[in-house]
Amino acid sequence: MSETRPESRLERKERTRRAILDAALELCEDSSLVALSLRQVAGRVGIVPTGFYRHFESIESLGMTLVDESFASLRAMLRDVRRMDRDFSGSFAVIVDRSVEILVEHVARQRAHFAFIARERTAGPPAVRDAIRHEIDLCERELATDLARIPGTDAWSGEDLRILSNLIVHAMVSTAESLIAAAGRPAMEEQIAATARTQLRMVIIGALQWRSRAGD
Amino acid sequence: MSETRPESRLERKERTRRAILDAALELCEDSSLVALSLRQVAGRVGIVPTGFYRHFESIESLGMTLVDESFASLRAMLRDVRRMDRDFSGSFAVIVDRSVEILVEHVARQRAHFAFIARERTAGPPAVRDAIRHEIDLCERELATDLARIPGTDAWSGEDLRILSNLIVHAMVSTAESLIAAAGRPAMEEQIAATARTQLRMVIIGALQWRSRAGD
DNA sequence: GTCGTGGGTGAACGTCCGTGCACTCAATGT
DNA sequence: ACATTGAGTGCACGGACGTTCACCCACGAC
Repeated sequence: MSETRPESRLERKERTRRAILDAALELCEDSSLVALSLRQVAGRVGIVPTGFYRHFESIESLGMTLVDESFASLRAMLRDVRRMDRDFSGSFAVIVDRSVEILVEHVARQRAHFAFIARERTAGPPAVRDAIRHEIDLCERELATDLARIPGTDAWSGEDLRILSNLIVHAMVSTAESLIAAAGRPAMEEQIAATARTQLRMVIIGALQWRSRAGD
Repeated sequence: MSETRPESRLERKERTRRAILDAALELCEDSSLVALSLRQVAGRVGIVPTGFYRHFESIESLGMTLVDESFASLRAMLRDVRRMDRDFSGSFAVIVDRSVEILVEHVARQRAHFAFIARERTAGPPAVRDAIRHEIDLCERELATDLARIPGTDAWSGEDLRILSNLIVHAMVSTAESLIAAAGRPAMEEQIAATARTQLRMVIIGALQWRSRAGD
């Protein structure tokens, strides 16, 4: 027989809280936070509607928590990319291939979180939208400092770096969206990954040529 | 005094229909179609809720109409770009500058339509999402055939063209989103436009170098 | 001049919504 | 052993929702 530990009060509360967050993430998958009701979430979790208030003061504040959690996933991914970056520090081609591979992996494993970001970025409550926009901004800045560190990029100005990071981040956001839409069909996923690899290479080659021929 | 024409029955109906479409476009601006209620729309227009059904059978079918209208705007823009393209057929730099200028203009003039596409693309009802995705797909294909026509691009394979078009279209979608977020502050708009110009140039330079150094 | 069509009305329905409030009762701190 | 706390309950409310139906009555065809 399974030896069931008594489970403390705090543990119990945390378990319900998690259940609420998971239920919300799942329920708004085919609409949006702004169309999600407290009663739906409570119903899915198996508590009475008013019980919701023991954990969050509104759907919107729940949304803010989901933003935090989703970007925690995303930052974990970026950490992986950066680590690989340091270890291999090989040619651009290798960096690109591994980076895209890591993106595909993480999107597959954290589909719900990435979908949440992609969706609420444009459709969430204003506070949620702003929070996501700000986080993506931070990602761009981090990428810019990473790019500045790799050799052979001395010619880029700070402004060039910002512009390049913006382009790359948005291309990766688009790639993530496509991967989510592909919904696990492996052939389509590989096609999207291949597209992303080529795009990244094109962009990097273009950026490297950029300074040496700024005019036409 | 203003000579008020009697206004025929059909005209009257069309006027109400327009009012409904405009009201819906405006009302869902800070949420999404999926959070828009028939009663809100009717209230804003100044008709009774049931009157809505004389014009649309549901909010979703209204949404499909808005998709059509929004892409009519967008196609008008693409026509402008293409026309300029033929007339000038100058250097890439000129084409890029004019293209971005046209984008900025159209987003400013049709803010609501572009915002609608950007938002409902990821957050709308499934049917609306699919319709938008399909239309953007068509835009990519059109851009690919346009790119194939300009001289100096013979080295690109069909696949390269598809990948490049995808990259450019998504970069322009991101630019449009930023322009919308800038909400009419001219300094910020100019900054975004400058970023978009540089990104387009980088991408094109990269793509032109692409075939001649396919490896690392 | 008569009459049918159809855009718009107004009341009513059942359902879901967020929220307030008084309650229970097991885990906890003393 | 006892008192406290707080996660979860149950009920009730007022309001917004989509949709139904029977009803107007001006326009336009005849």
